[in-house]
Amino acid sequence: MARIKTDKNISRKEVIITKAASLFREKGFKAASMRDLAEAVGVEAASLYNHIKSKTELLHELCFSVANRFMHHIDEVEMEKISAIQKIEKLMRFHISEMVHHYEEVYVSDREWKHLADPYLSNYQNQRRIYRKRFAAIIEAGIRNKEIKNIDAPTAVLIMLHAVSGIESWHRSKQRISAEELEENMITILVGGLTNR
Amino acid sequence: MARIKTDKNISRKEVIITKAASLFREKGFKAASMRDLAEAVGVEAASLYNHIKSKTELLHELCFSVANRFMHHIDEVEMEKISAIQKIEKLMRFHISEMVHHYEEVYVSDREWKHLADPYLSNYQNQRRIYRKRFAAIIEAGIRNKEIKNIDAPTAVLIMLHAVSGIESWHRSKQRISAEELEENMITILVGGLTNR
DNA sequence: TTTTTTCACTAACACGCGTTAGTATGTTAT
DNA sequence: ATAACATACTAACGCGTGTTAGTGAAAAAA
Repeated sequence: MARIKTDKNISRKEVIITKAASLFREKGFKAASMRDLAEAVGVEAASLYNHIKSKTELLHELCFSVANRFMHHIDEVEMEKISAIQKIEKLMRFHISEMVHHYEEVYVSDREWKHLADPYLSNYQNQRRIYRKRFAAIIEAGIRNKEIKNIDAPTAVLIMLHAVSGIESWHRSKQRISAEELEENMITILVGGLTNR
Repeated sequence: MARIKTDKNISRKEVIITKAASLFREKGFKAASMRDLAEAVGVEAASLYNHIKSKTELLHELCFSVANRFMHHIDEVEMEKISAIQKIEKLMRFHISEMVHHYEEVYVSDREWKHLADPYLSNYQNQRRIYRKRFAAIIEAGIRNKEIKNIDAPTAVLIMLHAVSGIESWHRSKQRISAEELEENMITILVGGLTNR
């Protein structure tokens, strides 16, 4: 009877969540079964329920841990005394870095949140809406003081956020360019597309 | 016994495919059941099989009809004698327009193709890969003759294509800005982000 | 060492899934 | 009117799903 192996400071629940992220990313939340997950963890399906309450709980944990990270980051960026363009660059670099280094979680929380159940669903959608509004507000401030082209700010936010999810394709065919080069290219194109010159 | 109602020149199969697109977009391919689809069409689930071979066939049809449209379009654009930037602008305007006017199909083919089964899966992935390479080749040509910033072309393609899928959010909260404004804003930011000035 | 707690096991459940068979009804062609 | 066809129905299938109950072994605490 082999237990789920854990290094210290990593609970068995966290091991399961990590494997779940990978599986949900690969197959999608609905298509990934608890028996698949059990196999990935090295245990029988029923055993998972000693550590988690339900399949959906796994999705909650993933979505909200990612959402919280982004929320805390924008809190910090908003308070800094730098130009709007610099704030946007910081936000974008954070998005890119998260997508590069926590690929599975970020991808899943971005694509699979639809399968959350209320009240988590509304909560998550709310957080997302608020985050985008705050992002748009920064862009609008930049437009007002002529740093940024006169564009529709919410549209710009859409572009920025969705462009980052293109990093998925980079992950699929890895090592063609480095993560650093990827980041610089994305910043050049995206921030360059906003800047007023 | 109420039949599936069709206007002339629209087969019952096409009606089913259209409803399927809408349903797959809303719930995802795996989460949308044939019984859901049957209800949307106004018929019992088993009756659908008088018109289609399987659930997956619906996904094939959706994915490949979209893929074919994009392939034909890039065929035309490649042959035109215009600048690289103009070609890219044409491609992007087509992507935006398709995403605006054939939202459900395009969205589904973009997000749910993973659930295709071989040989369709490999076929689809192949087409996608080829399309992106051709897109990247246009960008590279533009870089060589200094129209376009010196960036990594495949990365630029990722950004462009994924940015367009942000139109999903525009659909969700419609009428805030017009489709035309949306298109112009996207072109300004994205094509502007490539252009060498 | 003994007791308590943690955790993995087997077995099974109720349910929803995609799909098929067989049949009846409505529509179109002769 | 009658034959042929298209299309809807009901009933059911085998299968995979998420999850629960109950049991026993290993690990941790006493």
